[in-house]
Amino acid sequence: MVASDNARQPRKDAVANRAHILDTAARVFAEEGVNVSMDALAKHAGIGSATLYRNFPNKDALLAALLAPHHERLATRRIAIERSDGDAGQKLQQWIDALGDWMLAFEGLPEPLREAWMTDTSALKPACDGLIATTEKFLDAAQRDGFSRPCLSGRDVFIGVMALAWASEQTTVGRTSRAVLSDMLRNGWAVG
Amino acid sequence: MVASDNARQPRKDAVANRAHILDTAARVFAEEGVNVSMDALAKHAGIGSATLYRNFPNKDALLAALLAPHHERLATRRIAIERSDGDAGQKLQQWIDALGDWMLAFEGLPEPLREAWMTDTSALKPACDGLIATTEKFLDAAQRDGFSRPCLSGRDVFIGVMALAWASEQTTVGRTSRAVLSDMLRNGWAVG
Amino acid sequence: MVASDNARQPRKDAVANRAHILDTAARVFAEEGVNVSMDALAKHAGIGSATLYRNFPNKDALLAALLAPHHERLATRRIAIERSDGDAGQKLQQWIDALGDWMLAFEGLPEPLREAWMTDTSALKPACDGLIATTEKFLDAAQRDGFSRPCLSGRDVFIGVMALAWASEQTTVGRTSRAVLSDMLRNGWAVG
Amino acid sequence: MVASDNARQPRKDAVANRAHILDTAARVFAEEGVNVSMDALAKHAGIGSATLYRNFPNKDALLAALLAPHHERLATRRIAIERSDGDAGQKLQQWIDALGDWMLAFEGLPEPLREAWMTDTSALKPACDGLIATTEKFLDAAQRDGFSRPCLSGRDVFIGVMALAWASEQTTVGRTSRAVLSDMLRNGWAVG
DNA sequence: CATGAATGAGGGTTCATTCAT
DNA sequence: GATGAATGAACCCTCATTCAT
Repeated sequence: MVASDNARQPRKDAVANRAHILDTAARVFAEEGVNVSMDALAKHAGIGSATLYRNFPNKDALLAALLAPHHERLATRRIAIERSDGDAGQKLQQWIDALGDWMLAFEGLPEPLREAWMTDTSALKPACDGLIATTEKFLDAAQRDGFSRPCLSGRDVFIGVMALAWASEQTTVGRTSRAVLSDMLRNGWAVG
Repeated sequence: MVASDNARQPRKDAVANRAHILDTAARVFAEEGVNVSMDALAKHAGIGSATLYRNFPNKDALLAALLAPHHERLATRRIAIERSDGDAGQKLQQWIDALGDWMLAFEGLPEPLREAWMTDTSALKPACDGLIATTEKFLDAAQRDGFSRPCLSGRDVFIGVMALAWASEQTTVGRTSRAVLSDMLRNGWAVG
Repeated sequence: MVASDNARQPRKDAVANRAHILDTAARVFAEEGVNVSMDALAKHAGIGSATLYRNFPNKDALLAALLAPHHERLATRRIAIERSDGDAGQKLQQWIDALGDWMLAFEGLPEPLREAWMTDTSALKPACDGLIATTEKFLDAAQRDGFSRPCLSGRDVFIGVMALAWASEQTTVGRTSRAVLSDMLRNGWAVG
Repeated sequence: MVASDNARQPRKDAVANRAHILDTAARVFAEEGVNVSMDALAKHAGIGSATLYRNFPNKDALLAALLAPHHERLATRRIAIERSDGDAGQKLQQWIDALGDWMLAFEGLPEPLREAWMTDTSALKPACDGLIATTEKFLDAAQRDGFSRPCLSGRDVFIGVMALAWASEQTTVGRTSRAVLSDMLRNGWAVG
């Protein structure tokens, strides 16, 4: 069942199997959103549920592992942003866009993120904390240079991005695109 | 079991029964949030679950009916806002606050609202549409008078308020309060 | 599947179904002991697990219901003992025997009884408490008349009977019969 | 991972590994009782579960091995008792106390002991048999000297001690202490 | 000889919904 | 119209044991 390279069932290598789980989860999550049961996921992967739980003790841990490559991409973007020519305000905006992309990696991701951010014990917490810290950095610079309002914290902005991501999910039907929401997050609805 | 207004058991009075269900649901939702099973709700109301389903084919329908009184209150506030002395910008802000209060009537309400707004078949849809229309009205006025940015639609603002409500749920732990988020929605993170 | 009198599946009557569950459980417990899963029990009864849980929220509740008829028998024996001619010591002994029979109604019963007696929230607790009280009554009389050592409480004796029942389970192989253990509980191993 | 006596990792030394397993199991069982999964145990010991199974085909075998040092202590106590000045009745009582201590070495031990004593194939059986034999010896002497009732066998007393140990587990809540139960085992509930 | 990944059935429990009465 | 019992799949998670490496 395990779709390793050699098309055999034996474990071949734990690494391969773990990769197989991650591949499957990435695909299923991408197709159906993160609201898939661990059991269903195991079935999709052709493995027993216990095997899934051995590799990832709960769904947050699985999500955290799944987000790792996205994290790397995010880190890359962060460096690119830092090295870019724009001012601190533009950089913050770019970072916010990158953050939003990360949060929309899978449908339904904002919800567990919100829970993780409150729960303190979730496997997603470290990722959130790190991203909040980075947001804080960009925000500080923007505030220092007068591009951002000083009353906000990185945490506030992070939450704002999360809410935006939550709202812009499955907006295929609607005319309200993510870009509009992003603009509203940046400039508000009020004039000047 | 059924406790009508007269504190008796007027079975066979469908109207009273419906009202009783609404009373109960309002209380239970207020106490425990909207994530209560229909069975539990029926038990709370002292009726059979099928009776509940007869009156309200699903939870969205129940929620929609439940929100009716809140709608009335909202209508009252709307009139008060319209009659108040403030400019169109202040009025829009007040309406947004009122809208946010409405969405936070029950814990967990933003989620079904979002789904309803996307599904097109939900019983909550009409309510949302009406509120979006009202928001549009306030927004139009504000835009006409130069208090609001012209690129936004009432729908965008509605979604923004919804996202804000979602994010400010259960934020007892965090320092990011609803006020901060509301301010961010109004003014954005960027400096004018 | 529901083996009601009319051999039809519909619920016929909840009472009948409940009785069917109790019948099945009594049979299965008698055959395999109380260490049967609720799921297995439901399967044996030909019903969904949720139906089982609707009738009995947990295994202790089911056990408590199953023990009800045994309780009645026990009550009958108690009255018979009270009306009998023997002295208070003989009566206590007879009560202890009756108690032991009750505890051996199903294999594995002593274990949940012990847990219930400690847990305070089990559905079996009331039964235990009642029986302890009765034991206390018999014991008091026996102590008053000099047939029982005054340092013991009804609770102590109850626990002794429970331990005895636990030990005498499945003693088909061994030569140590319940009678010997009962004798040891009564007279101890030491001489006078 | 494997910490031998020399605090190194002498893999390939099966003897050391076995000792390490026993050390770990003794500690874990003492802390959490015998109801710990073999997997958890292997993890605690820093070894693979299969290694654990290789050394001890099942938990009873592990328990049997674990009880060996306790056996030695018990043997020491036995000799001390035999050499002491008391009469045969006092000696039997002391032996019973020692036996009870042994059975309470780990929380939850009485249960597997009972099963072992019935199963005939358990790894714990030999230990039980040996202890029964010793009990028989003490009992014989006590019976010869008129300190113990002649109708009992060593096996009966052993079972009584086991039942007592089972009942006195987790009796932190209750007022019925092990001492009371021990007294009841010795003297019964009836007056001489 | 040691490994630890894989198993897959089983644990208790909940839920939205339907159906016979 | 009202009932509430029945459903059965779904949820997350654990365990003793085996097997390929």
